[in-house]
Amino acid sequence: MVRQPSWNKTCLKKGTWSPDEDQKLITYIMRHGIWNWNEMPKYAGLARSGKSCRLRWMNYLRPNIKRGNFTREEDETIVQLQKMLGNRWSAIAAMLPQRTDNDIKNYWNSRLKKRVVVENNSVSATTPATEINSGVKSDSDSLFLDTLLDSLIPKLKDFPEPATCTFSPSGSNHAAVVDNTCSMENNFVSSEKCWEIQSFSDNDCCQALSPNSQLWLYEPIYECNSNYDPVDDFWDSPFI
DNA sequence: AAGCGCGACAACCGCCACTCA
DNA sequence: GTGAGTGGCGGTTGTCGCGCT
Repeated sequence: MVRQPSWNKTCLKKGTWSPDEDQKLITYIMRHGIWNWNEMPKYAGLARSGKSCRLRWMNYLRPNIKRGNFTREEDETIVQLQKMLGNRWSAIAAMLPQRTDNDIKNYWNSRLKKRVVVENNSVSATTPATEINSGVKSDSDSLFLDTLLDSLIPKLKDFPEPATCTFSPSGSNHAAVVDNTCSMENNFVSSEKCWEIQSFSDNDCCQALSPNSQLWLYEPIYECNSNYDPVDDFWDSPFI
């Protein structure tokens, strides 16, 4: 059996995302979660490819993303990790909470790479070439990596007790925002105090991720009811 | 004011691995 | 086992703003 091809690719929009498109994507994901990137744009009212939507969400729209203004410490971390891992930007991004691989890659290509080249040139005047970028991790590199990894392993105390929903999502399994102190829009605009999308189980209870939870940064946890029909929900949506 | 070059950043493309029918 | 769909990754290109001439 062959799967049906998704969404007509001939009329897909390209180029810079407009604020309206951003809002549509945010609103849709806030309501329904991420269930299928290729199908999602159709129901979200976006003439974009799934890939484009995924990229936009992952790199710019999802909560808790820090952009620009790299600190000196982050600079050093990126340089060290690039030296050890090479251009494995996703791996490097995993070591830098709130930073995306695309952001790090751009930052490296536009700034850090030049700086490193200059520094290497100045070092190479006094250091044998074989000791530069030899690909062999030094003890200090290993220690650096160990320390970094240790700092990234979440400690139990860092997570508050899971929250429990006190309201009913009207019998639906839709993702929703639990933090009643801010609107959906605010939840994204002020990412610092953001509570994440919740997934509702059958008994209308839910588990919440901590606002500090790194889990959210990599893969939000959604439940998708197999009976859920996005088409029905699309037409019922008050946001569209 | 217009044209040009450059840097920074956003977005796309192609490939690969994995999953599913 | 096979082929199509999907998601993720890294390289590359496109776009925009700014400074210089």
